[in-house]
Amino acid sequence: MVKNSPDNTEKKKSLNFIQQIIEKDLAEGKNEKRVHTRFPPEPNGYLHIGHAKSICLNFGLAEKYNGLCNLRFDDTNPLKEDVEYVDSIKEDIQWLGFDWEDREYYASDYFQQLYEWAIKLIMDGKAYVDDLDQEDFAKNYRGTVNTPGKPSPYRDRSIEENLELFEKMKKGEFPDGSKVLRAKINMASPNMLMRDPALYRIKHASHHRTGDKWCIYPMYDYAHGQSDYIEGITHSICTLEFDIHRPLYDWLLEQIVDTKYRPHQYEFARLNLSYTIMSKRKLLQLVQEKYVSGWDDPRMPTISGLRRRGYTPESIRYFADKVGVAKRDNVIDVALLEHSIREDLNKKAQRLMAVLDPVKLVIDNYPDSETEELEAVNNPEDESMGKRKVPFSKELYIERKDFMEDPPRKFFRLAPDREVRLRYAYIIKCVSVEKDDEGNINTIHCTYDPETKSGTGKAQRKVKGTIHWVSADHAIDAEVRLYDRLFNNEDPNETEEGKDFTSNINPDSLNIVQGKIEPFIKDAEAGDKFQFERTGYFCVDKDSSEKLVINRTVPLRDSWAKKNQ
RNA sequence: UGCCCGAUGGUGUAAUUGGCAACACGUCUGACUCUGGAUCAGAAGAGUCUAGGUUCGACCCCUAGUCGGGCAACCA
Repeated sequence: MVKNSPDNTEKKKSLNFIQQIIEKDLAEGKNEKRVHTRFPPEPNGYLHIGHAKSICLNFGLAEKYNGLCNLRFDDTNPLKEDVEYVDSIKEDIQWLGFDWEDREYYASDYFQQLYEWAIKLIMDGKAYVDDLDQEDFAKNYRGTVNTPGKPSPYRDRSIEENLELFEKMKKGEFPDGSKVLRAKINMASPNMLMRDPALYRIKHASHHRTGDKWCIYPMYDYAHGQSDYIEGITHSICTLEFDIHRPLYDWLLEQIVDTKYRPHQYEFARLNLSYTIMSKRKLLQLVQEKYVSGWDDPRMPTISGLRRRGYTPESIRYFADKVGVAKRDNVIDVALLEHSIREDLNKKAQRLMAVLDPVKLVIDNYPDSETEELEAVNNPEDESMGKRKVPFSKELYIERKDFMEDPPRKFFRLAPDREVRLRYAYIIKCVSVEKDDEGNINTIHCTYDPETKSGTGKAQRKVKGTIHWVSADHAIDAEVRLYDRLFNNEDPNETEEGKDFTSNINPDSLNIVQGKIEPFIKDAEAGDKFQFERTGYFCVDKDSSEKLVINRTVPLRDSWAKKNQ
């Protein structure tokens, strides 16, 4: 029962590389020994399981080291961002179980400060207004990864002129794209990002928070580190593709920091999941082109999709923990995600019997009008969940797959002349089958042995198999949505020539069946989770109305099915 | 061809910082079971990208290479 052996209890978990850095910083007394992280989503899409990893990392670190973690919306591009996304992001983080308390920040809150610092940069001769348009600059000045760039003809404008032009940019006197404010760094740097990166661009667009107050907007690089500094962030954690930005992050900070405190950026490898797409852009495409029903389609790797699918916050946090944090590219097996939810739900989920592919079974020697209330265990893993009554009668439904006319050797279920136990009920024996004109089985006839009722201990014999069932007259009908992976290819981006990832979509990712469920389910509400015995974990979908709609979260492990595949 | 990052069983992550590789998932056995679930017991599977070097000793340090990823948005 107890997992930790006595000599094992002391075993401390090894630290990931970020924790090692933090512990070193703490030991050296850096930043007044504070740990302050932030989760900085751009509100331009829904959060997905990859963000969950980052959320768990950032909030988890703060928790572990008695620090704080801010929520900061990186909303510097009004064209792509929207309040719809702000709201969904907040909901998802809260649902995951993390609390930013009163520290809900927006990069847009800092626009004024950022603007003032930009003026300081100009006055220090570290920034200039460039009239080159995007195309011209890219083609004739930036250079390439192999060749150095060269200075813009506007690079050496006087401070006064720069100040004046920047002021006019702010006042809206120039059209979009006609001018940018650039940092004056090094056009020959081997790091392209250091070749006089744009700090501000003109966008006459209304922002979801600042409205029309601004028509110049800071770029990510300029906003991010300075925002970290404003908020007192100590460890600014982002994904690997930003490592090349770090010199710029540091350079920009150096221009304004006059304290001993200074934030530092660290990069870790983003999460990749097999059979899953993680790009926000592609997820948006799936939504827009109606490959899925929305951002919260249960097949989506979004947090809202996983939630609707029946995943619990605990299971996702467990998953994030198991996945680890490192710097090398990785592809996590979806099986680990599935393991995470099974692990959690096995301990928590109410058990029920439900038949998803019903075939009628009649117990010939059972009294016509009788109904028994049989006792069933709600969760064998948790006695405190108690027991319930399940109605039993002459006519039942069982799973089509649980009967075979001509069974193979190791088939333990029902077959002509064979015995099987009906879970929580009796041992029955198949005596005959009825078929329709096409030869499909209509009805299975059995006899039962009244001496073998569950719990009486009177059964004189053991049977190999136990199957689930539902009483025909008492069953509740439900639409059951059986979900499978959205993509057929382990790497959905690996496609044939000329095709895109949508060509890898699994046409059978959703299979809808009409199931029969024991009456217990009748009062269930959206989000309620169950284990249908021998079948899988399920939850009630929000689409339920008079008729229940049930989502399959994940099937149970099935060694019989595996053996036969 | 430039710069940056990385490389440990099938997949991830470790190895308390130089003392002959551990944990998890997955896979396979077996036991148990009124869920072919769960649980329990066990097994297979890497000699740490390659080649040199330092060292009594290298996954760890050095050198050179190989492979993989990233970088040339007025995106983040």
